[in-house]
Amino acid sequence: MPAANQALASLLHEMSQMLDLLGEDSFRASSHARAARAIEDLPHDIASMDRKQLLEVQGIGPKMADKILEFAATGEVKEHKELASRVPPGLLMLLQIPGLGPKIVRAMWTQCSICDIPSLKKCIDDGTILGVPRMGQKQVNKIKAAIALAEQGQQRLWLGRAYALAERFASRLRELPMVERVEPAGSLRRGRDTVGDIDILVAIRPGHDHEAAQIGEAFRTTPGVTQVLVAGDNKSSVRASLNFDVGRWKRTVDEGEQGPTIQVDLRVLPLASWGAALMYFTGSKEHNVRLRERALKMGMTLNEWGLFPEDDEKTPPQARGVKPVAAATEEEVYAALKLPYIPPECREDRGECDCNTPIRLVEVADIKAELHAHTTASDGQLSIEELAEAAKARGYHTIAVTDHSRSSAVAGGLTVERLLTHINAVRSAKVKGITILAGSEVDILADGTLDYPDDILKQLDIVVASPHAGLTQDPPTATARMLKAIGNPYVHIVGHPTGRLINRRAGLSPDLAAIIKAAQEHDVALEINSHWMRLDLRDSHVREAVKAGCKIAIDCDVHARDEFDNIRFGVATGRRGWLTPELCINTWDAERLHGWLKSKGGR
DNA sequence: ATGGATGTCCATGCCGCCAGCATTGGCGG
Repeated sequence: MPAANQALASLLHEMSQMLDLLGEDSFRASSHARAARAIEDLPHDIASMDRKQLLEVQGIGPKMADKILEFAATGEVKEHKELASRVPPGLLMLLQIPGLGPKIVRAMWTQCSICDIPSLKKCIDDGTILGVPRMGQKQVNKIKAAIALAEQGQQRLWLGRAYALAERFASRLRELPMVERVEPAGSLRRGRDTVGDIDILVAIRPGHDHEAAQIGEAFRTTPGVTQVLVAGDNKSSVRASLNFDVGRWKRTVDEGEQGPTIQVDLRVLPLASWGAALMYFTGSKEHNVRLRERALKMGMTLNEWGLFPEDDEKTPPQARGVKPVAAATEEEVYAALKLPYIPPECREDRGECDCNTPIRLVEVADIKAELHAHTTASDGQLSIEELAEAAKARGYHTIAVTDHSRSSAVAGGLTVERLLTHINAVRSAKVKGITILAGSEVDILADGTLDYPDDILKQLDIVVASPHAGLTQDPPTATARMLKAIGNPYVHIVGHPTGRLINRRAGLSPDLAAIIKAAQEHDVALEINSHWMRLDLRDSHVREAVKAGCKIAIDCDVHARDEFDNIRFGVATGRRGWLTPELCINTWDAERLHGWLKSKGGR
């Protein structure tokens, strides 16, 4: 996303929150939030759009268009400043605390003069906070715990870390005899690049309802649990340590230090409502609302217990023994709503409910080639043969050896002489049943030129061009840099196009629409780097690229044997962008893939 | 503030759960 879009989106988001806090028209507030989301999804730099183009975007009307134009011209929005002068800045922080919404924060502000976390703590300590309506001791206890967490600097957890943690709980639960099904839900199941907490759903085997307590017990005693928050029969919540057994990313922790934790929730359900519950807990919220709205229009009502006929009674249908129209599987609930099955990765209310035909998305099993991998020649851990054997063991027909180029000195980048030697070594390496390609991951230098001259590049079977340094460039410079690289006739794939590291650095913010258009025109594939710290391209970029018909490569950027497993995260990101096998070059058969590679640069 | 149906007004995503000070408002999915 262009940097200006991100900045404007957060500014509009703040405006929305400030309008809520001031108690102004709530529809004005949600309009700002909607516009912020629309701008986050835009592939174009808002600075390059005129009023007419802006008005075509759903959720942007005349007033919002003026604000966007003002921001593009001056870098600020007057109305935002006016609102900010009326709302203490600390109040926005308070909204981050789970359980505190705009109404309660507003009440705390107007009645107790609470304007930030310190003054909130003071009012908790002296008890004056209990004077706020709907604020009792239980609420206060929750808020206290939430503040403690907020002060630890909680951030959303990387998908790869969350997956490993969820699997640790899930595999323990799957072993229990009274357990029928286990499935992590929430944003983890939707494959978002980061997750806020982990929800695990368990269906109890019919006739074993009385054994539910044992499931909760097993869950709460899973190694790595540091604290039990809720211990009911059908619902448990714990905090689990991230430092415990997370493979090679394990950090050293001082004795006694707890380190970062994440909340993990368990819900135990009857098998009969499994589908409806799985849908509810998978979300997204926006997708759920869309489905429930649709159910209403069809004379039904949808909740986490099932899809029921609407009967205008006040009490929930499941409490009255009403038989659901559908509930046991997600497939039957979607079918009853006259929708094709919607894959979890697409459940974001981004048009998936308007699509009448099932979308055949790329799957892990479709992937037949890894086109970005490193060996001991640069910073990888495997030899050429070991790498090829590992790829073959996964059923791949092709592995590309793409070690770093000379400018990536810290990563052991190859000089031209070493590269030529390496090409020979790759070409003489033979592993039966798999094609080993001689390639390079060539640095895209800050000015957009590549790290090897063209006469070297054309000797390679495959060229992955990636940005590694100069990742703080301004957007126009970054755009020009990437466009220049894409224009090089020897480039096949642009590797991790923005260079972001999730939770670490933002990376480049080029005009993605321009990059995608150029890639499509020059027949260059854009990479989804599957490492969970990168996931770059990100989901929204993939969606735009797919719309434009741009080719996509999903690669693991393999440095070690177990990194092939990261493919699931890259594929999930692709699926979030509605990527089909056809546009994903890693799914092509050997003949088609090799033919395409050879068609470039007059090879 | 937006967008849809009109020709300027009108509605604005659903549903369950929880705490509370009690029959509802706020929150979260």
